[in-house]
Amino acid sequence: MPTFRPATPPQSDADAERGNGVTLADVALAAEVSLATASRAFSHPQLVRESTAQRVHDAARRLAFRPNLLGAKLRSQQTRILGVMLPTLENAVFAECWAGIEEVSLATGYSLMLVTSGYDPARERERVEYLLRHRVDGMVLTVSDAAQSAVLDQLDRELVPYVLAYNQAAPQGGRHSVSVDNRASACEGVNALIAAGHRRIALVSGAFVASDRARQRHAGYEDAMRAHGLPPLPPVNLPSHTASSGARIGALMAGAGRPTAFFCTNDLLAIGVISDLKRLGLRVPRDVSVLGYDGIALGALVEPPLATVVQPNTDIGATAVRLLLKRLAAATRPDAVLASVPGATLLPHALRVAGTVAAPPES
Amino acid sequence: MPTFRPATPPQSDADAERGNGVTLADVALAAEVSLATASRAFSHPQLVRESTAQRVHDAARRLAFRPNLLGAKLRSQQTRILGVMLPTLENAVFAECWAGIEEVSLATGYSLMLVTSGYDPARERERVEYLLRHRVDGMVLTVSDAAQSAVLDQLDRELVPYVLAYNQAAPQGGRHSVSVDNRASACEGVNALIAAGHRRIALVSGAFVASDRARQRHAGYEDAMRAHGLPPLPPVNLPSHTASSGARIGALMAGAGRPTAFFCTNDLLAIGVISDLKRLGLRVPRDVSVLGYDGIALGALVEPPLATVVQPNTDIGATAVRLLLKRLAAATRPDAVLASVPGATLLPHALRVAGTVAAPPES
DNA sequence: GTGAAAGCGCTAACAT
DNA sequence: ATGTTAGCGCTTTCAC
Repeated sequence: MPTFRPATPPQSDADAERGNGVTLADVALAAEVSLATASRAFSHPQLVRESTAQRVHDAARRLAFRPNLLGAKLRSQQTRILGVMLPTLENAVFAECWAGIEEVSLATGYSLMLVTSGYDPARERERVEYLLRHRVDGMVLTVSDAAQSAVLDQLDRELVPYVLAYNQAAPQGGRHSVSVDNRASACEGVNALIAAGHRRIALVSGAFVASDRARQRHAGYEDAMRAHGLPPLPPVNLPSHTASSGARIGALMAGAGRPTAFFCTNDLLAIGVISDLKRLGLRVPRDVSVLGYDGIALGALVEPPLATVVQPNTDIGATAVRLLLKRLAAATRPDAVLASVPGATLLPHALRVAGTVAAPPES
Repeated sequence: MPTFRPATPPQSDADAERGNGVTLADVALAAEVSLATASRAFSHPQLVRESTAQRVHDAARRLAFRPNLLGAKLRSQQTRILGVMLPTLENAVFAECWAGIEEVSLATGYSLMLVTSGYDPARERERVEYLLRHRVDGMVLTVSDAAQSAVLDQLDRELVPYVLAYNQAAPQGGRHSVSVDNRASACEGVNALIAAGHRRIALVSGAFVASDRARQRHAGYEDAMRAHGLPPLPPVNLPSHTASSGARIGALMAGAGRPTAFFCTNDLLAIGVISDLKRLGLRVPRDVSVLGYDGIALGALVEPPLATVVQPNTDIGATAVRLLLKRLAAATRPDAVLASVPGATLLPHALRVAGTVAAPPES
């Protein structure tokens, strides 16, 4: 170590070199400038003469200086950390979304803290509190139900900037969100099913209470059915997409007026339903059609490819971060606090109708 | 606000209340104790009289005090943040692993910072540097190639505690890892294929250079083949599991000595290959068998279920964190620095041979 | 353009 | 059991 430092014996061999001990003060000393100038050379280079900045950077490299973000964060009262709360990563939708979030954040110098809520409002509260303690500058999150969410109310109360992903903000709700138009896109999907000749279409979903998106998609399903004078069937709510949907699907298919098509409110569910159908000896799409929702990459990989309503998942994440960053910037500058009008940002969806959707069998 | 504080006008309306401004000093004042006592009431309750602690906690609740972790971290020189670097979350293997990591970490009061490397060594270095700047106490990570990894060398040099997940540490390498026995488990899987009657078994993998696990599994494949006097076929290395594996598989299946079974070094690949085969008009497992590797949840969902070598993904993550925490604790206490012997922790794998694996067709 | 000095919120010796 | 006092590493007025 180049400079004298008071004896602070490492607690053990194992962290003798942790963080290599070089502070900005050491760099300043080596570059023969003040601590302030050294700091500026990094944070505000335009305030420092070119040659001075160079000296500082050289010294930093020589000493293998690694800035301690903690000090910076504490002092500047902004962490440049964004909190992210997603229901789970085990559904590829959210994993794809994370990719977009990570890319934009790191590219703009923001750090991330990720937590998952497991679709559980109690856990949502706990995880958000956790993020708040880390003093994240803002959050990107997906909640169970944006319309009545303790977590969102709290965030509003504390004036924490956040942007919802997947949850669709109410038109006049004053909240920011990035999603597709859940209801309209679901309606379009079901329209495609109807256009293919289906009349008995069943909706399969997870628990409605766990997902406002599922309810909105259900509404879209009803829109489409009603618009064509078809009776909506009672929704099939599965506890989870893990198992035992077989019995429910089997019972449904045993009846006389059995559906000729299923609209599943997410792709994982759709894949499960297709398997159930196969186990019942039914062929997809020849005997029964299945339409999913999400557009996860895996859907295009399977054979036949999964017909689905495609969301731009990565883009949803990326856009949510960009929007959040814009809000953060607006909050800092005195002008234009309302630069970004609150509201739902709707990204375009697409229909992939092929593979698992075909005309109903002659009956 | 209960106490006087110098005028620090909020930068804008938008963050007037951020962090609600209450500090531990405010709490101490309200509870009529010193700052130190207030701190102890939270961090070391056993050093404080019961009733005093109660007063502090009451005051904290009354003021809606939220500890600022930044201050604590900066001062105590340990962040209680763990860095996590995984190749991608879009492969469910790692998403499942994350679930285990998150659960154990948050339960033990540790925070997480996640980055993905995309199997790219250059990006690995950049992301690790990023984690280091955040002064993470330790890391759980999966690298492309543990045997020659710039990132791991750096971590070793800087004495940063870390535990590998999925990468299997060399027996005498001095590194810590949590994984299954890649080679032995792959060998077992291929043995099962051979036991089912297959003799021409092809291995399908991503780029070997991007994954030491893939190479180890390939070695296991060769072990099994050789042990039965069968000639290993040249490996089919696919650039990615996204697309166009169809041509390669098609060419392979066109030849006379075409394989009757495929061993894919991961489940996603296996699902892709099954689709390719179906598109060629072949039935799985009747015409061709396919064995995967990973045991992602989705594999059990599809029909027929994916035969595969099952890794305990969530447990790999959970165990890696526990091991890391143990090392961290050992480093703090003067005694027993070598409490945890470095080495590869091998978790049990399982074989799920059904569904997509059957006897080869009579030919 | 650069320097001196005052903290950000918290913890940890060291006293008592 | 509790209080006093230094900082952790950095940014940021405020002078010059």
